[in-house]
Amino acid sequence: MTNKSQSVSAEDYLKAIYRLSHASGVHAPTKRIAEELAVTAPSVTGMLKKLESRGLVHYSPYTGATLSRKGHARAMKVLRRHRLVELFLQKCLNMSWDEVHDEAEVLEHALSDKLERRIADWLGDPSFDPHGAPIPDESGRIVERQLVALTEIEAGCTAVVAEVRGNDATMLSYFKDHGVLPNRRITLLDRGAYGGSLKLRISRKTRYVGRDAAANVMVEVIDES
Amino acid sequence: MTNKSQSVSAEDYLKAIYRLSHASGVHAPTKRIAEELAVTAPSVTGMLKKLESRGLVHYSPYTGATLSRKGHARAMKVLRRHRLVELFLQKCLNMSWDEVHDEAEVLEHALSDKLERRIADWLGDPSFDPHGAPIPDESGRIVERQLVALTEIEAGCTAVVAEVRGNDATMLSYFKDHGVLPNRRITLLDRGAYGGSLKLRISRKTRYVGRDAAANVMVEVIDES
DNA sequence: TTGTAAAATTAGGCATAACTAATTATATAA
DNA sequence: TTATATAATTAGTTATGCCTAATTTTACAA
Repeated sequence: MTNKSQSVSAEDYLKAIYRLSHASGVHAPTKRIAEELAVTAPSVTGMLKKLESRGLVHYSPYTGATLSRKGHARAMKVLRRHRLVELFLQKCLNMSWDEVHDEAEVLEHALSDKLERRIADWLGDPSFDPHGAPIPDESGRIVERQLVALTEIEAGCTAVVAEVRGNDATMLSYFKDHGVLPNRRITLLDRGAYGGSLKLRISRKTRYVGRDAAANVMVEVIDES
Repeated sequence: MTNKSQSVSAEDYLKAIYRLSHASGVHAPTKRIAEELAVTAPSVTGMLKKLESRGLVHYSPYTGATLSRKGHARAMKVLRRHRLVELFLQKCLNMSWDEVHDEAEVLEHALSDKLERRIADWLGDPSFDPHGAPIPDESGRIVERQLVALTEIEAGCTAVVAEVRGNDATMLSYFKDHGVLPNRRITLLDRGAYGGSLKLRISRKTRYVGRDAAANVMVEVIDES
């Protein structure tokens, strides 16, 4: 009985606040939360007050919200389920990496603790999902890495793709077709080709990737030459 | 876009009405639906009117409801998902037959068409779930069988367990321990042992099963001797 | 410093799906 | 046939979680 069950909505808010405040360390603003969840700003204000009263967030009017310890734990639990499900759907049921996100978005709210455990066992307690995102462990701890966006590295650098962010199936499908996948080695040949595309070398092939898309590709530089 | 998505509640009502009206062929009464779903009678009246207005049930005040063609199709879809999930959890993730029902009760509402298909493929398009209940096919057709409850057969009869009904985990666990499982052969030795128990022979062992529990065991008689 | 635009909030509603209390219908027994 | 118990309904309330419209706060630029 350790878990009071949260509503689907509340879990989605916690995830959104995590995404928005984690990297920056600052409060997630109402408007950004509204955009993430495709709801209006007043809906967010209302929910933040509710979450505050349940001890899940720290809320300052006109500033935004951050997760409380309890809210963070809850967000990690949902994130863990999401990413375990993504990997499971790919490994067990042969779904492709551009399909798994939407399924996981629903299933993350429907898993019991027991089922979560069985899936983690089946997968061998993995640390990363199909997009290279780290999977929180059972106590909510997550691997922190120093990653840079592909758009931020210098021409001539060679890097390894660590994580591909963003949930747009079309974009993910495009990346898959172009070999932009976690653990692939990439050399950035030219940062400004065609006024807005990056020219890359992946698996002995030359590829062009738009700047907007490339901003979602997080890499670890292995050779500055 | 063929499926307007139904609420979890609506799907649960359709399932309950199916359970209550299918065998008997008559209307499912308000009170029985309320019991099945653990809600009050006024809640049922209200929901039946809503389902009627969406064309999912035929509702006669003071009589009850039956499923419309559309409601029946929807109920079969949910039932198919429920039973596929039960079997999948057992076969793929090693959950025992007394654990799978509660999980499926939630997941049946969270599966996409695509995921349903993948699971069915993984399982090889099965016809029965772990409890021996038939799984509707994609067009909603279901295998109809002539089954009798274990409590209805004569002493001396030998029968094969076809289906174990009821969702109580304790009862299912009990049946598992006593070998009362689909496809097992049973001989009914005595209908009135201990004033209320059935004396059975299963796998060369003698077992006693209470009348209430035995009413959930549906069999096909293979030998009247 | 003040005006304006953006962001956030309050106020007031709506739909869903539950509830209780009160009333009405139906079926059964005297 | 009538009294009564059971079942079902209506009426009115509640909690979620969303919405729009109006107002207030904040931040930035002239």
